[in-house]
Amino acid sequence: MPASTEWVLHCATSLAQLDERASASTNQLAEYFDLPRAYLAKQLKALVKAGVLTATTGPRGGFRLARPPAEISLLDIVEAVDGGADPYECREIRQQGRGALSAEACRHTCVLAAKMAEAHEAWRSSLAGVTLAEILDQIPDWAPARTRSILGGG
Amino acid sequence: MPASTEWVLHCATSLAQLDERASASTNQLAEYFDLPRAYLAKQLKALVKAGVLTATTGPRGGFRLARPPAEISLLDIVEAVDGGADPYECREIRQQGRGALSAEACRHTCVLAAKMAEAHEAWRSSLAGVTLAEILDQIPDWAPARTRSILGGG
DNA sequence: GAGGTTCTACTCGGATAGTTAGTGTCCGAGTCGCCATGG
DNA sequence: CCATGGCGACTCGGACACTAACTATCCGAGTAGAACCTC
Repeated sequence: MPASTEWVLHCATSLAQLDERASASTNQLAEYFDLPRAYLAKQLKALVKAGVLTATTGPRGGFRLARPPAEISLLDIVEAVDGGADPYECREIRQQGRGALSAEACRHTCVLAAKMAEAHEAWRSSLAGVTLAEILDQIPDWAPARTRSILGGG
Repeated sequence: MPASTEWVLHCATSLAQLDERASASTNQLAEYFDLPRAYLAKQLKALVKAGVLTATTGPRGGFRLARPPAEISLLDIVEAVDGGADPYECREIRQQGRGALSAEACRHTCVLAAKMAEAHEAWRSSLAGVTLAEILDQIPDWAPARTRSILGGG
């Protein structure tokens, strides 16, 4: 799993701590976490494309959440940058080589692939059950004010 | 996730269909699924190191299950080749940059990392609940005999 | 024909190149805010 | 003092190099079995 996943999770959490109308730019977020500016922008763009963030251009512009924190799950964020595809890709090797099965025998999906898909679904379900609002509930009370102060203040 | 994960899952399933004392070599398995021989051997070696398979050398040698199929879960196989580490690695970016938190504030683990770890644990739990014996129950009745025939017969 | 020995062929194991995805970087197009200017 | 036009700086967005992991491959050490020779 890419390291950028952690970046966007923290960035989204930080954006969730801002005021309703406020936004943070790539530069602000990159300096806040000491991350490569341009590459971070690439990831944030993916979040915009996925509908998790909205981007405003020009001075005082930047990114903000597209929906209330209660309506954004960790799964939305992770899959926005990771693609949302099951990491286990069934390449149907059961149809290759000396032991190749007939097309008839492969009408139902591979049992192993099904079990792997179930596990992936369990993972997705776990992340889908956690929203940014719940994350905000679990951070210290003084954190939001501090985040706003440091992100906003040059 | 590496493509070799699918290889070892299918190989382990095939080995589970053999007789108690029988074994299959890298060559046999590679030809059975039309896979690169040497690279497959690398993965099988990892399974041996993890204690899932046992290897016997010399003619008529090869690999066999180290335990009964009922005692080998898909998780055992996957983690043997994948390393078993959580794909999400918390690099503690909250302690970097302008917004770096004090060491005091980071005494408890990052909430985001905890949630990601929970999801990973859900994934592991799902795979740990599926054994090779259950997989064998779900494949057609004629499959084991066919596998033995093709794997054994040159 | 039986036993011992040699020999071969087959097995796994570690060290070595090639390829793709992830990582990092740069520059360009567009837009909002600020400042100077004129009324 | 207020409205307006221009300017500048900051923003996001896409196109171009670099690194690490996965993929693929080769060759060597060791061993079980078979064949052969001897008795």
